Amino acid sequence: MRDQKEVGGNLQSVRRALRALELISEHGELGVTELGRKLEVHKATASRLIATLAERNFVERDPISEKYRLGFGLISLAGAAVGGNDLVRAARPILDDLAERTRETVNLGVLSGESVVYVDQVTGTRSIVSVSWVGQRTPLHCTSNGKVLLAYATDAERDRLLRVPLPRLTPRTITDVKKLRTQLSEIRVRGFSQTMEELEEGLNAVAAPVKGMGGDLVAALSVSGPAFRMRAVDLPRLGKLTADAALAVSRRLGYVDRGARAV
Amino acid sequence: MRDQKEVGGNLQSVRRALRALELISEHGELGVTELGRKLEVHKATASRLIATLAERNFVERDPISEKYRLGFGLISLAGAAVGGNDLVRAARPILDDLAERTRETVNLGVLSGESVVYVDQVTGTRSIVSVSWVGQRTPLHCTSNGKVLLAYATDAERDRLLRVPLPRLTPRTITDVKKLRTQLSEIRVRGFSQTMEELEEGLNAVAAPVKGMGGDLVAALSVSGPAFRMRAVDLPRLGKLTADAALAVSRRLGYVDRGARAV
DNA sequence: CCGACACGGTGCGCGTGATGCAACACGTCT
DNA sequence: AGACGTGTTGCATCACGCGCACCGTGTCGG
Repeated sequence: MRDQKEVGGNLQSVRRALRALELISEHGELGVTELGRKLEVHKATASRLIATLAERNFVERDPISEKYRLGFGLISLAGAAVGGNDLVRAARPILDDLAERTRETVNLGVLSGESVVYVDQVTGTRSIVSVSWVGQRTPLHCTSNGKVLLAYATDAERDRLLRVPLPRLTPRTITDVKKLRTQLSEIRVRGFSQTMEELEEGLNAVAAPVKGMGGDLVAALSVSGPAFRMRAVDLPRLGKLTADAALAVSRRLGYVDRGARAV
Repeated sequence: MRDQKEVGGNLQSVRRALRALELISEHGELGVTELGRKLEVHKATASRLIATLAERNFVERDPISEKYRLGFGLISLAGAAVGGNDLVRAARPILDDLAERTRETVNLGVLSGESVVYVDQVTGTRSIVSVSWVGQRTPLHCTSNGKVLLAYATDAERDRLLRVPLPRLTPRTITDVKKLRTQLSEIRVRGFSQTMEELEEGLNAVAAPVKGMGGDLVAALSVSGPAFRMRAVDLPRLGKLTADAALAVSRRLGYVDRGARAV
């Protein structure tokens, strides 16, 4: 039945539980019946599942809407996930520095499934913004981080990721795979990517790859800001800064830049 | 068999999966065999479980140690959990303000299981500190947040939480339940808690309760800093500020301070 | 006031799917 | 080589999670 090889554990109920968490995450909050429908199981099953999740505080019940949302148990885990993560620890000081220099928002993203997940963020403006992108998912083809992750992925991985259609989010979103592939080659030459109002109108960004010990792609580091502050003429300079910062992070992770590796 | 009533869902495998995530969180990283032992299941079961978790990127394999650690899928969820959380949203501006006034670190913690989990943090010093406490767990009896959570918990809850022995972390940690209970009464009168080098030497803190619509305890808000800056004579002033801030958060959550409720 | 409809939660048999066992493959010491 | 450590995979058994039905609750609208 499974067309995709896609090996892995086969614990149905566990898989369902994880699926449920993701669904709740997507929708903000869900009721038992609604969850049951989305999981394609009987509501009784959904009820018991959610009760189990609630038991460990992975989800909690909103007292007013009576629906379930993600709970603190999850936050506790994720804190450990982020905190115990070499990448975030290594990158933080450099992110701070880059944000300081550019006065724009700096994001660190990794590839997860078929999208970018931001694992850390530092804002350039001193006023701490309430809303963080950390944990957010964005598409690959229209974000600077995503393009970097695509550009430096293995060929097989890139082919897999580009098999799906590229949704249009703004008039300037690149939806043609061929055009995107051309741009990815350019990115590999230049060393950084850029997006200009492809994800969101008025939002530009540049990004560069973070590599691990073996030269493998680990994450992407981006600087993003409003189009009027990050004009086309500014991007090369910002791109250079970002690439330098990304290289600094890579070095911290044990990456050694072997000689002058052209292209 | 279950002595504790302890109702809730009864999906063993799901429960095991959540347990596994918590264990991995606690230990940083775990191998299959080790996890199997801790879960009291056959290592084959643990292997399949972990494979399922890995499939959704809830855990990932550390390429060097070959062990499993928490993955990005979890970060993605937790980001949503924090972001979609009324408490954090409501509290953030007030946390910022409190940090600004006190120039110290402000933490927001909730009760999770038998410990405090920090769900948000704002640092007083403008330089962003690398290490965040968000997601960390600390014991109840030796942290200011923990004492508040204990003090304002229901009697039954408090009794349950104080049944376990109180580990000593510093020479000044309170390990005597009776003494702690006395202090909890004082906290209820005073409106804020304080710890002086009970969790960590050189670290003092004060905390106050955040209440919800029905006057129920929701979280604890704390200010912490080095003992030389937060001396015993400073604590009443800081405690008052913290209590005011906590009340402001409570009001945002719909709490109404019914008249002068002495004690 | 009482039906109708939604929701969430819970006993209960049935059948599937998760479990433990064993065997395997791989790496690392002595 | 051998012994031990790891993680992964077929396989047969049986416990456990599943759907069904039922119940309690809240909220419509007549």
